[in-house]
Amino acid sequence: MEKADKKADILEAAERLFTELGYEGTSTRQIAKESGANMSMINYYFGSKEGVFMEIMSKRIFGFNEQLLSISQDKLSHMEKLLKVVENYATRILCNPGLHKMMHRELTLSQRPEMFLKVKNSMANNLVVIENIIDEGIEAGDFRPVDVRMLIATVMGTISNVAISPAKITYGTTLDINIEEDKALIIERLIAHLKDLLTVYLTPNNDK
Amino acid sequence: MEKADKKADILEAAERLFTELGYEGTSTRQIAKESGANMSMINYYFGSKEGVFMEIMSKRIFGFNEQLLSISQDKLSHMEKLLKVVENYATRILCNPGLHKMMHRELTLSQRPEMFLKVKNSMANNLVVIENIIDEGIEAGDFRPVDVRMLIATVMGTISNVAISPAKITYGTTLDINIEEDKALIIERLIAHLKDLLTVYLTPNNDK
DNA sequence: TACAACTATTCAATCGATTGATTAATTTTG
DNA sequence: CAAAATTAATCAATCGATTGAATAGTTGTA
Repeated sequence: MEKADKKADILEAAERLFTELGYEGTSTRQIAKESGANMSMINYYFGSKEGVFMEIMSKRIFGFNEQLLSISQDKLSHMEKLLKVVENYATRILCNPGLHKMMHRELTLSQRPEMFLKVKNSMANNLVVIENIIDEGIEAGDFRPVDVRMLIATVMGTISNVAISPAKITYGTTLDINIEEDKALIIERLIAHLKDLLTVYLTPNNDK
Repeated sequence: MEKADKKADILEAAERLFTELGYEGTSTRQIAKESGANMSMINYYFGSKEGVFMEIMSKRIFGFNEQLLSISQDKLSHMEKLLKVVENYATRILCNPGLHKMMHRELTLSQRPEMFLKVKNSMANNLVVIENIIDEGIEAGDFRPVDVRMLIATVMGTISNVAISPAKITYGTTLDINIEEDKALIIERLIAHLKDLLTVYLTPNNDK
């Protein structure tokens, strides 16, 4: 027999609707209808529509930093650390591009300052960890001296770009991001590209 | 005496509000109030709220392709062409990051299919032009063979990333994207980074 | 065990406010 | 005067939220 968990049902439906229609574009009535719950359940469990949004974000954000920190403390070379971080980051985002779209979208709004700060801070933490890895690599002479923050923008921007508009990669081909096999291929290609890019770009030029 | 152009006032106010609050988050009453026009003027001139949105997009999109095509036909080396395109693209987007945010935001929604297609097609055209430049460079042996589409995602993603979250670059410094001088510095840094990245990444490795 | 007290969950109905849009009347302009 | 531009007033629809009541499940008590 099915475990009726309205709370989870609401979160699931809300995440899907927020992803498709945006926060403002989604009504609490839609969430209720799609989740099979009564409208009041939304306020009963989460206090408000914004409460639902916050809950979704909180659940997703949590865990991001730990994984990252763990890698940064591994016994690996600077390049290995960096590539591992990038691989994890890319995989995580590409596996749930809809959510990433939503976060991106709602975060470019000046609205919802509380959540805005929460996510911003979480992201800032991630940035610092990655920045440190590259800085250490440069100091150790393993990497060329580069504009570290711009390079991070490049890595994150590439991943984000592929997640948000995969058509840039697939158009004119038979690839379809909605097919699991193709999606895996694209993720693989993205990671391979970033590894190649970072390796070529950061490896010191010995013959000059 | 001032030329009273309500139509232009409405467009101006709407673009600012859409940028700050999103399409769904902006009401026609706000647009009217901010532009100093009566609510009915919106429907009188543009038919509907969506009409206003479309008008804004149309005006902005137009002109993008021409500039690009013009460069691609210049008498330049492949690398010079590519760098010029990137510089133009970065400057254009960074000079109006709010608009870019809005386009990004509303385009990741499954809503408004008509505008969606319009912008998508315009962007697809831009992609093809850039792809051709790189392809020709590779064929001519001026560039290393790389994953061209992923590289384009990297370039566009970097620019987009800096435009959308400049704090990634400025945090912990005295730089402020809202100050014109700093903004110019950041644009300069972005372009320099991309030029360095592309040069290092695409230049064939001669010693192997 | 049995019955009362209590808590958590669910519901239909409805709140006042706001939404995008339209109307009909008025003013401005040429 | 006639057309274009502008206005206030109003439309039905929908918004997020709340209400008070009903139901189900748990706990306390004797």
